[in-house]
Amino acid sequence: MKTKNRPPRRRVPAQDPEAAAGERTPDGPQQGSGLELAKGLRSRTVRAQGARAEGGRRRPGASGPGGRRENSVQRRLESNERERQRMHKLNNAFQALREVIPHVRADKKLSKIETLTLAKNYIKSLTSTILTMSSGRLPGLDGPGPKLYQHYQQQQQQQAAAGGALGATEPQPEGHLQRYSTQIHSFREGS
DNA sequence: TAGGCCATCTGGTCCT
DNA sequence: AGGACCAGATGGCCTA
Repeated sequence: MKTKNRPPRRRVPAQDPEAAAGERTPDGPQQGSGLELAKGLRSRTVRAQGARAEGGRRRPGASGPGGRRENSVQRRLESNERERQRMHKLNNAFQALREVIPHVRADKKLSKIETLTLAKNYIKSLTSTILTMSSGRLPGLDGPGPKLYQHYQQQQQQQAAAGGALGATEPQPEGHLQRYSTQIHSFREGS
């Protein structure tokens, strides 16, 4: 099953980790993130916390004196906000990567795993193309071609050795373009 | 309805 | 000590 182009979803960060499953508020207009933006809102994730509190982990500061508990709650909120920002940065990086990888279905957003896999094989195909061209133009003479090619071959051998130990199978350099091309088409077909 | 993908929360660990 | 990083858990959204 494939995820088609869907609008980006936004969630409101939880304002109060102590808020359990009791109060439910439908999603309002959601923009950005952060404690200030989340003021007065309850999110789906808060509901998740409530559900989790039943049989999952203990929430921080669930016991103990009030002052320490408030401190703990505040630290948790700040930590959550930092984690959200970190994930947003990561997602921005994924988006930037998507935009530089040529793929057939421009209307379909690549998933994260597709993005990484396609990027890896795209890089490999470009590398082998460059090496092929440079070694062809400089047959055995001085210049970067032969050295580059030797270096690349060494890398391939090392990766094959490491991958062999892990049971992975890496294609030969000349197979990268083929693999990349195949992947593009499989993504296009939505398989 | 099942399965894929995702956002978020959370606690543990590592790093500065 | 505090922040970054990571992985597990959970629930929502979407498509086939």
